[in-house]
Amino acid sequence: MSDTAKSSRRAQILDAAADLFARYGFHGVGIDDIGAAVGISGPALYRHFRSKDAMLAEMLTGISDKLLLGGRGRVGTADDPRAALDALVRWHVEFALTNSALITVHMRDLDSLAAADHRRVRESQRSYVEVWVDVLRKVRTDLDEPTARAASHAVLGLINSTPYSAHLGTEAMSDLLHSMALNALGTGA
Amino acid sequence: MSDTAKSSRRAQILDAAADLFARYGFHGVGIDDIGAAVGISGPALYRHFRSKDAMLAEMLTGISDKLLLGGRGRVGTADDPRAALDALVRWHVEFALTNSALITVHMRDLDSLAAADHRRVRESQRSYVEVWVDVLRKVRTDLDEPTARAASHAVLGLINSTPYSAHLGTEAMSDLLHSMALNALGTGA
DNA sequence: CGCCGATGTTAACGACGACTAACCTCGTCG
DNA sequence: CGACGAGGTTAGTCGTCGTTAACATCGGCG
Repeated sequence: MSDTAKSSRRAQILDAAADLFARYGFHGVGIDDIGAAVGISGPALYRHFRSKDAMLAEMLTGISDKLLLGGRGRVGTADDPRAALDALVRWHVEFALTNSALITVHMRDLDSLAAADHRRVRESQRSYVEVWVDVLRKVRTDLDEPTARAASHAVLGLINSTPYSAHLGTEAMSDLLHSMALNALGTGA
Repeated sequence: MSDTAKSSRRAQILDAAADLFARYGFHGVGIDDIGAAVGISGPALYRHFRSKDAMLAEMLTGISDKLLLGGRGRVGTADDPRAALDALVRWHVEFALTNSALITVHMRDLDSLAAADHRRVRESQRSYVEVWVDVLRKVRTDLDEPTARAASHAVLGLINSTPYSAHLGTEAMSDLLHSMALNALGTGA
């Protein structure tokens, strides 16, 4: 809680901003809207962030780093490639269901980032896909690298569709996406 | 060519705008940029469109209507449900590969539309998904409707991932997406 | 030949939105 | 107890951008 106690405001603001960005798009949300969402008004945000772009940058670098880290973690603690792939799918499904707003923002407004941050996020993202490609090719040794990469992208697209479809209940949705993803990858039951 | 001859400018502008919107987002593209992309400059566009929003509206209503129409057509001329689902997948894959810029814009900037157009596009889109749901439930009679809808969204997300992944060559990509989609739906080979 | 409508051009306008300035208010700490 | 810094407030400022105005060009048709 020490972190939360100290920087609760920042986190609270980022959460609210993420929701707004997801709903209306980065450019569709004003600084005043974000302020209003946390009960302060407009320019007060500049006590916490250097700029509106800085909010987006922190939001997206945060999410992509977390995704990469989690993915590597799941793969690292798996016994064999098949289990690793299963864990990876599970991880991403859980992540997408938990952070659908951030997923949306990530897909939609990444290009609004300044060059430097843009590169950082893309790099993180690229590495994450690489994790998928490596694991996938250990399970599906028949796939060449470009095909494995395209297949990985496709499965991530499948799982990331969550925000558009929503509601079956988290449990059912999670199971559905999990099995669809594995079937798509040709490693189903 | 008669259509092209008459309204070539409009079409040309919409094409260029679609590319720009896909790359930088609707709000990230200026009227001057669009003009420059077709060799005229800025306000000349108003000789062809009432407003910038009108371009987006025409672009998105066009694409969603075309998608719905094509989908219904493919389903209508299929012999049995299984063939219909196969045709639907083939249709959407072909469409996504051919119009990746429009797909991107559609997913990203739909919310920038004015209420009326927004509703029109959403309605078209909803009907299209309904086509998928109906066909899918005829093949997979074990699925209830909400599950079939979620599964349809997921597969559309899989196929629409094209713009992010790109290049295997159209042929290979098309085959890959086709088989992944069918496997995800549990109707694979 | 001369008009006119289609299509462009550049210059201005107006709104909106990110950001800054100047000022307030406390809780804390020397 | 007085000062100061963290965090807010409201009132500008300034740039950007969609849109409009006023003016050119020119191909076709009476």
